[in-house]
Amino acid sequence: MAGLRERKKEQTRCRIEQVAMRLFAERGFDDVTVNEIAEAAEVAKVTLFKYFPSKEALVLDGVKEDFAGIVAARQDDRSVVDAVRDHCALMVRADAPEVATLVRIISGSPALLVGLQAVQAGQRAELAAVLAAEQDEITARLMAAQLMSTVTALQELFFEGRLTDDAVKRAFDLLENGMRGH
Amino acid sequence: MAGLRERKKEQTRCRIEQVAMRLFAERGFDDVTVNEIAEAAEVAKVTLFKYFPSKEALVLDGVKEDFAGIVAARQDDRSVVDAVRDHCALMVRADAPEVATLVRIISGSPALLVGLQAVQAGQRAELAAVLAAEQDEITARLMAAQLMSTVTALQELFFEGRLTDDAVKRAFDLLENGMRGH
DNA sequence: CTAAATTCTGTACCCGGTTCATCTATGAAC
DNA sequence: GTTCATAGATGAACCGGGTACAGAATTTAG
Repeated sequence: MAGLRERKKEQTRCRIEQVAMRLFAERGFDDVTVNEIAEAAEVAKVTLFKYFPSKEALVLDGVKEDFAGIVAARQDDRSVVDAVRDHCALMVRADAPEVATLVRIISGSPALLVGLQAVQAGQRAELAAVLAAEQDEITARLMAAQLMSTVTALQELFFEGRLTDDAVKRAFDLLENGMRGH
Repeated sequence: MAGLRERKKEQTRCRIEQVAMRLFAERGFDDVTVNEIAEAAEVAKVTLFKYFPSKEALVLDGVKEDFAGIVAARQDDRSVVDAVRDHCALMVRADAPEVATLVRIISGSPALLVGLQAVQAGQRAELAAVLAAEQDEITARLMAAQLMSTVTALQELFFEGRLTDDAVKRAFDLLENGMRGH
């Protein structure tokens, strides 16, 4: 297994993605054309779209986080909120330079920010499906919506470089205790 | 005031929108081309795009709801959650046939559903700005995110024809009391 | 009536994305 | 090593949303 064919495919996919990210980092997402990417990666435009369904996917394919899996696989003594909180607490520490580049690229393009919303909508649906095993369906959807919107808000803070432990704490306190006091 | 120029503009804008909605209702959003709309409305394509910034805007311009204004203008004795809840309670009763058509059009087009997310992101930002007058900024953003995600979830139920008084009640109970019990 | 400011129009173009027919390289069988 | 089916790559033509531009038409002001 892992014949020549599949190795080459993986190689091509990787080359396309790397070339694209380099160009995006240099000149911004909106100022790079898919024709340029294809040319620089030495593939035909059609080929590029066989590997990535859209230009946005070149960037966003790598940013999906599997909240549904995280929640489904949590310890017995942890609540749903705990599971998501634990994961977000790790986010605060992420500071690889490569992540910073990614954030810069995404933040600088309205198209990518919209695409990010779409990704998150998918995550929300997955999470709702998992929660539906423990709650009635409507509650599951409402919880998934609130959880993901909190994650998104924290992600935005992260993008602005303002994500702190305290912000995470307050976010999940609000989720757990509600807005009655506010 | 209300010179000929402005009257004609309003007229043209209205004609474009009506023609577009008729075509969308007949054949679906994705199967109607902006060239067709422009032709049917007897304007040039360029003109159409001067009135509406995108094809999606032809449908979505009419669905913005001013939650920020609703919250800002609430009675002194009502909480933020109350204000939004009151507004959503009215939504349950909406059943004009024209609304049903709109829902059918939006639900039938992925592009419009994505566009709707973008509209909601804008509403969230506006709401956060209003809440920032009463809360610290991070809390304001978190609250706005949770409120709007709840509204969106309810809107989805509405789209599916499953929005009930009970669903609204449970949604806002969850918002006010949090997820601790779940 | 004339001149200036606005708006509309057609044309040509760009870019993301798809279709199609064709060609090349791979892997399997002999 | 040759043959052959097939997956995959290719270029070129095309589609639809959206924009740039230059010029024509029309409202408004003087």
